[in-house]
Amino acid sequence: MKDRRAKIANVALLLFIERGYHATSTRLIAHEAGVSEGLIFRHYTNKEGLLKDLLAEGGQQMIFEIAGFISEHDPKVFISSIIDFFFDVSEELLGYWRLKAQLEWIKKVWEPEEWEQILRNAVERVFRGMGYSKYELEAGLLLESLTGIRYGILRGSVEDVQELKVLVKAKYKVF
Amino acid sequence: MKDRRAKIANVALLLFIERGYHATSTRLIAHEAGVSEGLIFRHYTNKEGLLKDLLAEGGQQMIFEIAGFISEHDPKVFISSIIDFFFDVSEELLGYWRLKAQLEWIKKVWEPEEWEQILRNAVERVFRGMGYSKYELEAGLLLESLTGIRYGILRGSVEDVQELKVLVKAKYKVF
DNA sequence: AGAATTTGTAAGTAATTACTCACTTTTATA
DNA sequence: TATAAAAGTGAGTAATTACTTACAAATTCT
Repeated sequence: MKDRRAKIANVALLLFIERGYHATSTRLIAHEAGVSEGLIFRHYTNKEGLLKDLLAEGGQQMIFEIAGFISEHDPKVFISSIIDFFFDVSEELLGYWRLKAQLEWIKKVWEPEEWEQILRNAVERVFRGMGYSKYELEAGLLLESLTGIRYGILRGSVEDVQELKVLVKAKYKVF
Repeated sequence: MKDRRAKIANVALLLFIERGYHATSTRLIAHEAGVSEGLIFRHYTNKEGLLKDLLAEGGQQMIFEIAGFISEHDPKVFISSIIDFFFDVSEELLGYWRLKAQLEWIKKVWEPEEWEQILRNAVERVFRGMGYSKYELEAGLLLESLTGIRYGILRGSVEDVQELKVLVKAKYKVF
């Protein structure tokens, strides 16, 4: 591999997921990436900087994916899209989701991402537009449920992902 | 406090949640608990033993709570109970849930708990009894959704927990 | 009360940690 | 091609890590 910086990032992501961020030493990352430990600190200010970089990259990709349907005005299309968004976790974002899931629960490390609030606002807007009196509640239910399902997919506890997606879409009468 | 072992366990749980298991040193635990570091290793074989003990204690409590409705034969009562189980997170189990949520994503540390499989089997049985053709899928949907909602509650992103519970029960036509 | 066991401590230890620095090699630029 | 900048290295370092051990105090048992 030519781009050692990218190599470091890829390896670090895999190791963070497998062993946990704090349990992964820069020494191990360097060894697994086949570079010297010092090189990590050439490219990133420190270990936390490397972590933040990984999260930021995933977050950017996230915003890009959300942008594709956030302005959708047809409620049925919007809801169908957001269900797709949670179910069809792209291969390259799997790592990001797993890392995020792991860090979300450590208060000292995690700060909520902005795209999550953007998403929530959009869902509330759509449900309100559909005439739901308790649109905030309905939005919350959809988002927390979909989050749970995505966790299940990442964890491997959902056997047939596509079949479950069809079921969820049917419940919301969208396709 | 008299019981120093319990004091160590309580403090360790809080610190693991706040800072993450690997980022919490035994030195800090001892300091915060007001005991010597050596005492931790009198009561627990090692740091991992302390962690396992915390998880085991929570797991036992879990099984106890589940036992209260697992044999319920009335589907409506069963579903209502399991919804309560996920929504009404008891104060003393909050820590366990948060610790579990954090560790679940680190492959090297976590091994699935048996009570989760027991719960899944029970839900599938009930849905089958209700005549659902795709009872596995329905069971999966309910469990992943409820898990997501419980995560939301722990994370503080569910504003009105009781109101949401009412909504979910209404969707399943149970009360 | 006296012996035995448990509970507790303080001062270690070897290993590992994130990170630095003086230096060499590669790449880009003029 | 000569020069500057960037990429890469390897041997450090001080601090922190989980854990041990020799010993003292408290508790339980007979």
